[in-house]
Amino acid sequence: MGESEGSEFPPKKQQQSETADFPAKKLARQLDFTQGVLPDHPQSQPSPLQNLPVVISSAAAQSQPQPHPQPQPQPQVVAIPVAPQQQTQQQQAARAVKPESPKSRPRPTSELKDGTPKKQKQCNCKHSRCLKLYCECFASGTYCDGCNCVNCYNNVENEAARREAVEATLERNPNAFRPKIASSPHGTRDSREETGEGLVFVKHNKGCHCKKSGCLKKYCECFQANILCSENCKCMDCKNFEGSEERQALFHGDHGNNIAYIQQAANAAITGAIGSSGYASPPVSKKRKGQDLFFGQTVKDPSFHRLGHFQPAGHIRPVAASSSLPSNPVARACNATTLGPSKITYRSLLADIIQPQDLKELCSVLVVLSGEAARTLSGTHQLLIAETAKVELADLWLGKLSLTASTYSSNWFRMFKHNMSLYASYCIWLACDQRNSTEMRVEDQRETSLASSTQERLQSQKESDADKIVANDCSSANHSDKVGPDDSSSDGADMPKGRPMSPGTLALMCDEQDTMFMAAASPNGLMGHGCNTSSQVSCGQGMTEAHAEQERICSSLARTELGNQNDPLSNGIANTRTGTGSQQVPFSNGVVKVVPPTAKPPQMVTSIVATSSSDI
DNA sequence: GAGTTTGAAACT
DNA sequence: CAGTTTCAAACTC
Repeated sequence: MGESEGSEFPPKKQQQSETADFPAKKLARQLDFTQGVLPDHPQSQPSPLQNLPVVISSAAAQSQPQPHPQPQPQPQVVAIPVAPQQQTQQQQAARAVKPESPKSRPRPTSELKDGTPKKQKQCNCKHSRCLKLYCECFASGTYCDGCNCVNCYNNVENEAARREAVEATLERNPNAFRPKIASSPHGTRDSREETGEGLVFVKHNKGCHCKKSGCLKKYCECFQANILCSENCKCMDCKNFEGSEERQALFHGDHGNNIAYIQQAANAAITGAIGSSGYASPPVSKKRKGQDLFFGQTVKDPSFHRLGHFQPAGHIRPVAASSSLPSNPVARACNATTLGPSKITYRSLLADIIQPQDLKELCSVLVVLSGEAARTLSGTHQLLIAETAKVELADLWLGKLSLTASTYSSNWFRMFKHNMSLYASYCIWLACDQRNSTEMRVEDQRETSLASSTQERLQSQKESDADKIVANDCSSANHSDKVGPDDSSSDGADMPKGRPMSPGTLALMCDEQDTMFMAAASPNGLMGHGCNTSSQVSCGQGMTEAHAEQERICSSLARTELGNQNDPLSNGIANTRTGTGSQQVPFSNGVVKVVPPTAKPPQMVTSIVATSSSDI
């Protein structure tokens, strides 16, 4: 490696100056280059250099104590390989015996035919002295070894220069030496059920910016890393997404043993499902796998591929879409969240995530809730149960999916709850419709009786007329509760008394109440709404035992919420559930997850149509 | 192997 | 932050 041994260090170009005036102070806390070793073992993080493999000279290794001494087969060199392509012992040995002329041996193949990394790449740098990230060796944190580079300074002999270069690089980008491919936030999810493999979901941290390669060539860092493009990418005409025909063609359809492919597929399924807004064209096929979906639109749709040019079919392209938006599918999905809705239909992103066993669980919840509703005596109660169901089901699924409401756009979460309410409404309607009307009347009478006794109790307590008390309490509750006046009309006044409403009616009511619901949900799904509803019932149907309880809750709620009147959100789920501004979402496994309060959702977009029950 | 294309990195 | 330049890998012939 004659040129690298440095007789002449052509101070050409800017490299000299850029490292010379570098203020190294900032990095001093990140790494002690004066020690010649990394400050910590690669497994202990969190220095930006934690992933920077550093090979130190034997002198440095011997003269400096190592915080984590390790048995080294080659005492001359201490290598801390952390690069994704772990160095083999042979490579380390080869490095140890360095400095060997890179041209003295054939350049090894860097990859196998299938793209699997085989050996450390060997650069061919000519102008960067291998001290820039252009150099793959340098970027991977390793010394050049057997490379074909010219004027290489990425070696032991030029450690000082290399060190400066590292510092300069870190100054520009503290994460420069960290792996570009990292586990996604969803990587903790157990995907075995989805793919049959224990998988890790990975994506490119920065994302690619490909314009011409379609992200299907190794120019693309995502493709090169054998991962799908993600929402981090700003690529154009991306074809590196799950379901891409072009991409699948590269795999020739045989993915039986291709774990990477499965990982990509799973990654896409999760990323696409969770990262997208859910606004999409009508579902084309019910029996598609999740991997075949991108925002509800089948990737078989030729127009979808042409979305790379961001000219989707009119029915899917949001009207506010900007040509400056990234055109990769995932990024589009994320952007769709912020785009104004148009004449589009909604297809739940959970449609392909929720599994049959999940549906069973969902149904069991609905059975319980509908049974509860059927036992109640008034349509108002059924509405309350519907609201309960909305809360419980939404929480159930959010918890089940390890998601939080804040994960989504408010529209997404809104639609999610909307669909939950549709399910609940339908179940309740079914359950209640089976009730014998006579039975209902009998129970109504009993309930009236109970209400009377409650009234008497209240009367004795307050020494006042029961009706007045109820009216006053509920009136004050209504005022203290931030529920709007429209609630009263939607909650009970328009409702046929003693007769359950149809799913459609309930659905409409759920729509109308959605905003209110978000702002005034109850700890158990009843309270917030119950307060308001109580007034309706008490005025129109007389008090019931439940109403009395609701009234009690109402009063306390009114008191507690007086201090929160300026914050509608704190009147909502979060506040009423925990009183701390967070929402405790019970997981199906019993774990309670604290969820930050959600932003108040915008008004429901009526043009968004909740699809059939199969979409949940 | 030379030339071209491509996109990340570096620079302005 | 956007546009431009530099650079080296990937690709084509």
